[in-house]
Amino acid sequence: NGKKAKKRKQEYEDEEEEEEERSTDGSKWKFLEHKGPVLAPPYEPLPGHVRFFYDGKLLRLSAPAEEVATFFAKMLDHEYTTKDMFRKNFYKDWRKEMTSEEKSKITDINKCNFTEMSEYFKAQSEARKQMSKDEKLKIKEENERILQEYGFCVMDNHKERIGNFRIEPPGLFRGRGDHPKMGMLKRRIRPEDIIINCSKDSKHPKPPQGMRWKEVRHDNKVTWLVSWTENIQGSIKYIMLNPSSRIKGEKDWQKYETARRLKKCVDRLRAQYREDWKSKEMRVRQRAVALYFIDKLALRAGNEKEEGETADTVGCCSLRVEHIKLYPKMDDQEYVVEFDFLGKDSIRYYNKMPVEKRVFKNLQLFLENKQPEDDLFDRLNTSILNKHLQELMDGLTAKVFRTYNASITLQQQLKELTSPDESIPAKILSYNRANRAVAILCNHQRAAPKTFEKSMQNLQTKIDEKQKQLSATRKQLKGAKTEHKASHDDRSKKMVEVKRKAVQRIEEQLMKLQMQATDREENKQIALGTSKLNYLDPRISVAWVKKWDVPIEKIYNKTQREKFAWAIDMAEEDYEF
DNA sequence: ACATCGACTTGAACGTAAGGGT
DNA sequence: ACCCTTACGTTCAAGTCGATGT
Repeated sequence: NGKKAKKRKQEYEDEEEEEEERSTDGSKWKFLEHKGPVLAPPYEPLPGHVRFFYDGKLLRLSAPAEEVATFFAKMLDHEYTTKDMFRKNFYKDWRKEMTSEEKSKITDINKCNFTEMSEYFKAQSEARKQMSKDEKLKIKEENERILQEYGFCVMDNHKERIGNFRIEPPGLFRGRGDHPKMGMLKRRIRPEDIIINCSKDSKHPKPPQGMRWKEVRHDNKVTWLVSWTENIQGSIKYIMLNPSSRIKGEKDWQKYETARRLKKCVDRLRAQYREDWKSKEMRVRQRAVALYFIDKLALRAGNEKEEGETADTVGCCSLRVEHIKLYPKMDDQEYVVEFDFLGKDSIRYYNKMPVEKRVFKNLQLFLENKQPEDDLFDRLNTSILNKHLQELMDGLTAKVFRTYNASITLQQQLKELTSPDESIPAKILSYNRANRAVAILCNHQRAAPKTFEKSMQNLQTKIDEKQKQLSATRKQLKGAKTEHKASHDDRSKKMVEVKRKAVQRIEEQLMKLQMQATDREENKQIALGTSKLNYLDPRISVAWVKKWDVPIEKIYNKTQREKFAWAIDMAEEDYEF
């Protein structure tokens, strides 16, 4: 098995060398053929019995105004629709779709009654749930057909799965956090908005009857198949390949190789930034303190953002004075920095960390004569930082530290937490705990599931029942033993064996349940998925699984195994990140 | 130098199919 | 067989970072 793995690894590397050879000019492929995107289904006007009321009076809306109204109606149960900003933005964009008559009649969103629409959509989704097996199967088959037709492309010599082959349907923009554009209308994308990318010598995707694409181009320096410009931020959206594809897999592998190169020189870099804390240049000190945060706390780089265009969130370089507090003494610790800010997706980052005296003194210096809304690192931005990092190591950027620290933490934690003779469920708990340490480091949070308390209770009930069952079975075992002592016959001996086995089985089941409960409780507000998918070198997990004979399915589901096929192929049990 | 753009990765939330328990 | 979770796949927003333009 080891030999086979070695051979596969060799083959993989050989293949990679070929790839390297033919991609020195920056081209990503030679041949690309696909069927184009699946467009959003056209709007279907509401049936006549579904009414809209304005100020208590029935009002028939034109199709365009009705369509936008349905977007709002569909979200009526969501907290979004109660927010002023959301309502204001929606109303403004909705008016643009109204006829002049509608515009003059509808002057106050608070007088709009969308409830019949909302009820109608609820009934629709209820009806969908109540469909017969046959009908459901039909839909499933239709989806499968679309997947087969549009879900794959040919890139060079491989048939590859496409990640997102559907154009995003129109609707109301839902920003995260306190987004100034929430509620705005995301307009419908038409073929004439869409750019197709494929190779010249491929069969080009056809636009729908009588329509044209915006452009068909043949750019093999990029990996996307389809693109369009979205109207909220004016940014470009893409259709790209699935993570299981060669092109994504290789990029992923490269990412971890860069992080491993950082491992080799991280001691040097750390010594360097510690030295820079003493620099006489303010910009160097700021750079060095920021880098320390990025390394130690796994903060994101923190690009600046256009004010008023997005929610107010920050990363390391964009931290403001108001986001940190300094405590010369806190409880029994000295030089404590308290972080409290909204990061990516408006997820709160809150942490108290004791830092070295020199860092603390520097922070005090950076804060001097500043207002709360001023930048903490006023002489630094991500561009400056990354240029510096590039000089320290080829390919080094701020985000590599996150990858490196995440992966090295997993490896260390696995080493520390796995006990050789624990059961498979216990090993899986250990794995999840190692994964959890990383998720905590990277601040990957989730809203506690709505049904968390109940599901916890359910599990506890099961445990209690199992416990009862166990003591009952133990009693039976005892009884069987006494009986066997008395009678000494084969039948009673068999009975003892049966009961012994039963006790053992129940003990295992109980332990498994307890592991599950612990795991779930500890995971209440932690999301493991993001780190598993984006930060942890999969070869570490593959090696661990091989070392301890844990079935890989316990760690990676089907999709994840497809994404990490390269690692499953390559890594042996002695792999070191 | 600085702003903007383009391509790509990362991220939480959502909807639903699947799978376990009764 | 049915119901009820829950895990999974999907969605699309929000980051990072290099390139390009001014």
